[in-house]
Amino acid sequence: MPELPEVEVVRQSLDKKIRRKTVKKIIVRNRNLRIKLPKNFASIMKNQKIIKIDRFSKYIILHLSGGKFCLFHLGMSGTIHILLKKKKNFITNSSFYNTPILPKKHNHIEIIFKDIKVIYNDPRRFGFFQILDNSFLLKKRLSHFGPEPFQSKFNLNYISSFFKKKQKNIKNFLLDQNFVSGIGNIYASEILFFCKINPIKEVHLLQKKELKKIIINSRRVLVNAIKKGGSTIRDFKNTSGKKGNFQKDFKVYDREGLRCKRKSCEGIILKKVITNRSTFFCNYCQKN
DNA sequence: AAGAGGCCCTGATAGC
DNA sequence: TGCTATCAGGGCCTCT
Repeated sequence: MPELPEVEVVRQSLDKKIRRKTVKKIIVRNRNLRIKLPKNFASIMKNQKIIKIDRFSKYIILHLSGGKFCLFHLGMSGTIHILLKKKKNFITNSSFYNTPILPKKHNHIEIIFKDIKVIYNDPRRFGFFQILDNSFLLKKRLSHFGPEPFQSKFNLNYISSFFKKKQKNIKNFLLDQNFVSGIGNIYASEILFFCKINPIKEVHLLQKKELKKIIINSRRVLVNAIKKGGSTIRDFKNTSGKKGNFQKDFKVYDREGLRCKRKSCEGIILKKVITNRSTFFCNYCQKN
């Protein structure tokens, strides 16, 4: 599920529901996540007030009242479910992104507040939760990441100097979090469609004009996706509730063999595997 | 140093 | 129906 827009939508939901609330209890069912959950995770979190909920790239950061930070990532298959307490029971709050019916399996962590529960579900366990003891360590943890597309640091100078002496194709770079943070496999294809750039084009061949397009369209695609509530694909079976809507706007992703959506374009969407990730593009308007 | 490839893990789906 | 193979929204590590 989660690229930057989906994570941002989760952040917004959490911000509405748990900011200024105090953790009453933590339930840990499985510590074997991508990074092993520290043994003292529950004791650190307990009685902490959530001061602020930030996001950087695909990471969410909970600012805790004691000065520590809880950073988490949803990996490929992680979802956050928000349950509200009604009388004695917690029930699903379907008005928030990705909180339809709670799956029965893989609910690894529960963060319980007085009247609300936040549940982290993740079948593949590529996600993780970490505690950072202070802002210095938090900063250090995120220091190797490139800027988000929205940041002014993501500009023409930055991109062209980054691309010097580089051999890889542009699709690979959009996925490279050291270059730019937050773009994943879906939005990389979508962004290149708007730029009319072939995903296998080597970055040293890109013209100034094209680099500008990459900046503009990275921002445009992500902003749009956030507005639409993110994308929901391959949703859990037998669930209902609020999903993202951006998947309806996909121009190329998962559209192999279909007609290009660009007006008066005769092209067909092709799928090509680039370093093990499916990549979609129009054979006509993204020829070069 | 940059780039390719493997690996972590479960579940859905396609093909036989 | 039931097997096996393939693929999936990410990112880290190792090897060359």
